[in-house]
Amino acid sequence: MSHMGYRCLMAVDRDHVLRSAAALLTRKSTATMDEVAKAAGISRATLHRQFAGRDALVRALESLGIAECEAALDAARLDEGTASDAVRRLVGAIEPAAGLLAFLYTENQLFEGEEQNAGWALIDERISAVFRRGQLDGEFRIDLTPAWLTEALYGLLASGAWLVQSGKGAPKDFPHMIVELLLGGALRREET
Amino acid sequence: MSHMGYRCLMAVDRDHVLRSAAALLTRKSTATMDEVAKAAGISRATLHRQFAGRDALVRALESLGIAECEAALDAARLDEGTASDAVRRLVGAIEPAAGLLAFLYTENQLFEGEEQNAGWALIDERISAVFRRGQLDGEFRIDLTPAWLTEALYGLLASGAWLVQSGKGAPKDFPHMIVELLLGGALRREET
DNA sequence: CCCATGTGAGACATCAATGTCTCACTCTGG
DNA sequence: CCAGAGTGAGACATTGATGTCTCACATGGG
Repeated sequence: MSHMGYRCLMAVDRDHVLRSAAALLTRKSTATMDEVAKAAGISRATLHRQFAGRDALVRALESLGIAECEAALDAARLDEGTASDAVRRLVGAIEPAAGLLAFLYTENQLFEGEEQNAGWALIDERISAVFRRGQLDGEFRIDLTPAWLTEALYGLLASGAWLVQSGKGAPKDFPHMIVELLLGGALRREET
Repeated sequence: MSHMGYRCLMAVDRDHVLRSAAALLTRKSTATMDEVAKAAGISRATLHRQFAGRDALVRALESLGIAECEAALDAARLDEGTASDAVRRLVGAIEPAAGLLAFLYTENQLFEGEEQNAGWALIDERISAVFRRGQLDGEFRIDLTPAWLTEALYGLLASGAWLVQSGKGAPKDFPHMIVELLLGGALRREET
C-alpha cells in the first residue's frame, strides 16, 4: 500500500517537468504535448499521467508562475527602504521567472471571459502597493497610476525576456535595462 | 472581361475585412476563421476566397500593421525637433494601431525560425534611429541601448493596449501613459 | 527471486479547425 | 428581361492535436 508518502519510485520529478515545459513554452507557446514531453525527457503517456491535459498543464504552470512571483515579492521585501530600491530588488528577484511570466502574460490575454486565477490579483495588489507607497513618499510621480506602472512592469519584463531570447540583448543587462527604464525613463537626468 | 480594374462589383471591401479581423484577433488571438468571418459579417466561404487561408490572413494583417507603422512614422516626422517631441508624435500617431501591433508582436514570437517580414527591420531601424539621435544630442541617456528602447516601446504599446482592452485604463490616457513612462520613468523630477 | 509499480511505445478513436467543393440565391449591368 | 459575377449556406474530406487504452519492459522492494 505504501501509505508512507507518494513517491515510492521515481515519480518522474513533477517539478522538472514543469520547468522544462515552462522553458519550452516560453520559446514556442504553441508547442505540442508531444514536444513538451520530449523536452522533459519523458513520454507523452507519462506526461498525461501527471497532467490530465494541456489545460491542466497550463494551470500548473500558472500556479508555478504565481508561486515564483510571490517568492520574489517576499524576497524583495517591498516595504523596506525606498520604493525605488524595493522595485530594484523586485526586478532582480523576478528576473529568473521572466520567461515564464511572459508566456503566462500573453496566455492570459485569451482567457478574457473565464475567471482567471485569483493569485494574480494579489500579486497585482502587492506590486501596485509599492508604486503607491513611492507616490505617497513623494518619490514617484503621481500622474502615472500604480495600475499602469504595474502593467508596464509586466510588459517590460516580457519585452526584456524576448529581447534576450532573440539574442538581441545580454541576459546580464536584463535587470538594469528594465529597472532603469521603468524608474528613470529614457531622458537624461541633470541631477544625480 | 472587365479589364478596367478589378472591383466590378462589391469585392466585399477587403480592407473592412482586415480591420474586423484585426479588432477580433487583438482580443482573441486564437479566433477561428469562422469567427473572423462572422466578425466581418461575411461567410467563411467568402473569407476564404479573399485570403487563401489563415496564414494568408495573418500575413495580410502583418502587411497592414507594417503599413500603418510606416504611415505613423512618416506622420511623426521623427527627424524634426527634439527627439522627445518626435517620440511623443510617434506614440500619438501609432496609438490607433496599438491593438494590431500587440497581436502581431506576440504572434511573431512563435515565428522564431521562419524568416519574418523584412518590413519590421526597417521600422525597427527608423525607431532606433530617433533614440540614437536623442542620445547623440545629449537628450537621452546612453546606458539604455536604442534596440532596448525600441523593444520597450513595443512592449509598452502592447501593455497599454491590453490595459485599455481590459477596461483598467482609459483610452484617452493611452499616449500620455506610454510616452511619460518611456521618456521620464516613474521617478519624480526635481527639475522641470 | 518474484511481484508490483511506473514507464515507454504505440495503436486507436475523437474532435476541432481547415480547406475544398457544390448549389441556390441575389444582385447589377447591359 | 437575362446573363454573369459574387455571395451564403452547407456538405465533405483532411489534417493535426488530443485523450484513452493496451502491452511489454525495467526497476526496486519484500
